[in-house]
Amino acid sequence: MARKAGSHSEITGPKIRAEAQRLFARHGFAAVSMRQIAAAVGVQAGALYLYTPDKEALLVDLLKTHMDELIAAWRAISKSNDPTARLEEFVRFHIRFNLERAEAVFLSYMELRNLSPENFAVIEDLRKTYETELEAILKSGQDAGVFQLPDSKLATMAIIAMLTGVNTWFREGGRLSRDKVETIYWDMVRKAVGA
Amino acid sequence: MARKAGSHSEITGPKIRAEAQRLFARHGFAAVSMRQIAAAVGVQAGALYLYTPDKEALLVDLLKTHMDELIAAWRAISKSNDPTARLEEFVRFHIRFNLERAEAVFLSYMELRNLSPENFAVIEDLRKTYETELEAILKSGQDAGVFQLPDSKLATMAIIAMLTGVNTWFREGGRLSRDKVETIYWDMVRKAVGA
DNA sequence: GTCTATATATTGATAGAC
DNA sequence: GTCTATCAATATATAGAC
Repeated sequence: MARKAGSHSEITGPKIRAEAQRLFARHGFAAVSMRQIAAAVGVQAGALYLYTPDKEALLVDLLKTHMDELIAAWRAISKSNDPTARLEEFVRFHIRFNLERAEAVFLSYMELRNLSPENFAVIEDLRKTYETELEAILKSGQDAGVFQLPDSKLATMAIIAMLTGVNTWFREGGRLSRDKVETIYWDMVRKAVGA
Repeated sequence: MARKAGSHSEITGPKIRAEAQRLFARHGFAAVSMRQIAAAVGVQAGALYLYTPDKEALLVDLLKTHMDELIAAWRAISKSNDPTARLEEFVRFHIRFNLERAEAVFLSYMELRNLSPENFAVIEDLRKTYETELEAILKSGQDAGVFQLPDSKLATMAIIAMLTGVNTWFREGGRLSRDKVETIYWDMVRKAVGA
């Protein structure tokens, strides 16, 4: 028999974040009610407030966790010293990681508007940190003379936008495997930076 | 003296669309109330329903108008027969047009979730039509042997994502003029497609 | 830790006066 | 064509029982 009450803090907390992320990504932060999240989790709305002070804090937690994990995962993977090899690592990493966390990526790009200025600044700072990782690769390649690109800042923005765009159309089981997509995008990026 | 009532259908209609677009882009469709739109226009909420059957129809009207104008503007500008010249036209057009209509572009990418399936299909179809214009350029360049690219479909998505990304960071009066940005992006696109 | 019940506010949309 | 007034639904968040 399912019990209607009890202690499940170790289960309910993560479940709330997972369901909130799913619903926010699907319908938008403002369009999702705390009751909807609670229903998806299997608790009553009031119970959510044991885990988050309010709705925005729930969103901030999701965005910050995602950005922290993105940066940590990249730094754990980045190994090569050669600029071209590092750039290929970045391209493949970004596509793969973002496809694995499509909902969180979507939120990170779409729901910044719903943050207070303080929270917005925190997330923006993390985003900038990640971008700087790519820019450093491009600059090192420029300095080494192995990349020919007109502007490392614009190339950074162009490459990240291009790679993140994969999330808008890629479907598992489609015409191309994820690995093949990575290879094709790497080909375009490599040419674009003149490597 | 400002009058409180009267007939202004020719002014109020466009004003409603303009303010709705501004507010939807800034706060998100679901986060904006009909009362907020009415207040921005300078009428009462009830008056809005003389111009739109409901809130979603207001959004659809904005999205459809934007996509129609985007496609029409491109077709009016596209002149060259040479694939490379046409691709440069596309790159410059896309950046310029999207920067001029940043709010509408933002809505077109962010608020599709809030549409009914029927309305979603209409907008998606227009988006696909626009993408096909670029893909046709890339294919003609492939066929003519002047572009070297591994996959015209992926290149289409990559280029559009890259170009649209300019909207997320470009600020008038910043380090680079819009024209300079166009030139730098064209350089990267040209290289990426192997032209 | 979760429930039920509720306070307080706000929403989209409509009716009828002017 | 716009206003005021209002309905019915829904929102976030809290209080207190268990």
